[in-house]
Amino acid sequence: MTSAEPAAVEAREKPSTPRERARTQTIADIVRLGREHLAVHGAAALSLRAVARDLGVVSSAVYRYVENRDELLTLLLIDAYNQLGDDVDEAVNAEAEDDFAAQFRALAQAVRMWAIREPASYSLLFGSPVPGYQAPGERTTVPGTRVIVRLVGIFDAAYRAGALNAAVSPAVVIPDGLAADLATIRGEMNLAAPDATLARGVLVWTSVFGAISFEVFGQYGRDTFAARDELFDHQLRVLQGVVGLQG
Amino acid sequence: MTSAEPAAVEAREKPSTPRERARTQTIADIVRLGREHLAVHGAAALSLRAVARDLGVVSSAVYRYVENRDELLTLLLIDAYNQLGDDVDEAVNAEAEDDFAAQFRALAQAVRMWAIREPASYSLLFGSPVPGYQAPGERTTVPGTRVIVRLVGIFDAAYRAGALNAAVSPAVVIPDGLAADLATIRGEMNLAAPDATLARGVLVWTSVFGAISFEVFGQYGRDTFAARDELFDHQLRVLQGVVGLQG
DNA sequence: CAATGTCAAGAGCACTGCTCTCGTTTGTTG
DNA sequence: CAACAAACGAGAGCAGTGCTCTTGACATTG
Repeated sequence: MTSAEPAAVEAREKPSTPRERARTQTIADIVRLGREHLAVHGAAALSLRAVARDLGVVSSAVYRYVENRDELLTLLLIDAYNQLGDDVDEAVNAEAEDDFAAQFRALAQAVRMWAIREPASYSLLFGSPVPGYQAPGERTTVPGTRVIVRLVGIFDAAYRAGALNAAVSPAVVIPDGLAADLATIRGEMNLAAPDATLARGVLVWTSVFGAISFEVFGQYGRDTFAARDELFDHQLRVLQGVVGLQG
Repeated sequence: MTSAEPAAVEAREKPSTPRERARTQTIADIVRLGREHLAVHGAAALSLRAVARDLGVVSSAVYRYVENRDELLTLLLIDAYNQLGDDVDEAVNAEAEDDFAAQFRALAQAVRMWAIREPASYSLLFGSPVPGYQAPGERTTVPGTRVIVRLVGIFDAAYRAGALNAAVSPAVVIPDGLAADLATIRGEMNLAAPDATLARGVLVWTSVFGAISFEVFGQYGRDTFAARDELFDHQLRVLQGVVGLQG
């Protein structure tokens, strides 16, 4: 947040006037209250007026600090992305540096734990888009890609370390168009892994979020699966086999 | 509402009075307009008043036909589930009866095509839950499980026909709790496939929807993947390998 | 001390879901 | 056929929403 980036909570190095400090504090309060409302009522029901009430202020006063409802949504979006990213980083860093399978599982488990803890935030980030709201890419892309960047990093490091089983079950041809996309990604992210690994990495990525979304969004029946921890762990173990991660 | 059951579009065998026919037609119109509004503005922005305007009627009149907004949402939910189910059935039935891999891919492609064509409906069914709205299970469960029932049917038929490669890559242990859940499912759905197959089937199920959701919800960057058809087809081919479907 | 800028408050507009009442239309029945 | 009850559309109204604009109070700064 302190960096030069046009961050949500703005520049912290300039608490020059007490007025500015008060303003920064008020914005932080609004985000905090917004997060609480989000958790209780969901994104679509996020109400500026309600936040204002909780803040003990009339509704119009909030507009001094937050341009409009979408702006608050953006602040909450960035906030949530960073919470998730922090959780993931912490979980992955706790694993042995050369145990890539464990790192993968730690990442996925961290995402799932966070999603279960903060279902409304998870919905905001990975659920159906809020109608009429378009996230400003220039502010959300960086925090929004932390998890996938980290995941790809694990896979690529595993590949470089020779920890990936190249002969993953049935070889599937990669068509030209997809290969071109993967080549672009490889260039942009400075990766070493071959097409087959990258493609399967994408599948694993979407599959992890698919499994979590099913759970958080209640797509499994109410009582179809009692042993959800075991189910998810099992899915991770199968998925790590899909990319050829052993362990 | 005249019939005993609170059915969505009520009994069609009783167009006794012209009044009832008019009523049925009006409800159908409301659902049709609702679907259009859904497609354009999204579920959370679905407005009974707007539907009333399009119907050329004052807002309160709509309440003669639809109990409230949630009721309309339920009607749209069931409608969408059945549209999707019909599409899927048609696509799967077009494949050779013994080509289970093709049936699986046809099912998944049908879901994806429908999702891309009707992103708002897809969001309603598989996206973040609409805040404050709880689908009435007794009315939505049957249409809502058509796709998964069909998918499981394909996998189980393949197993019974000996078309499943039992030695799927690395064997993963199934813990007791998960095995119990799977046993229940096997009993309820009268399946033959063993735990490993069922568990992997669940993973494939969530993975397919995960991939589609990523695409529909815009989780891939704007231009990360140009060859999305190829990407999805590739994912399906890898996934069919995960359950041991050859072809 | 005075000018400047920031702030909260309140009124107001257009929209939402939903309820209630009031006449009118419509179909059924005595 | 006439009377009656059910169904219906219209309209007013309540409480809520996002958002804008004006007004007056206050603090900071030159």
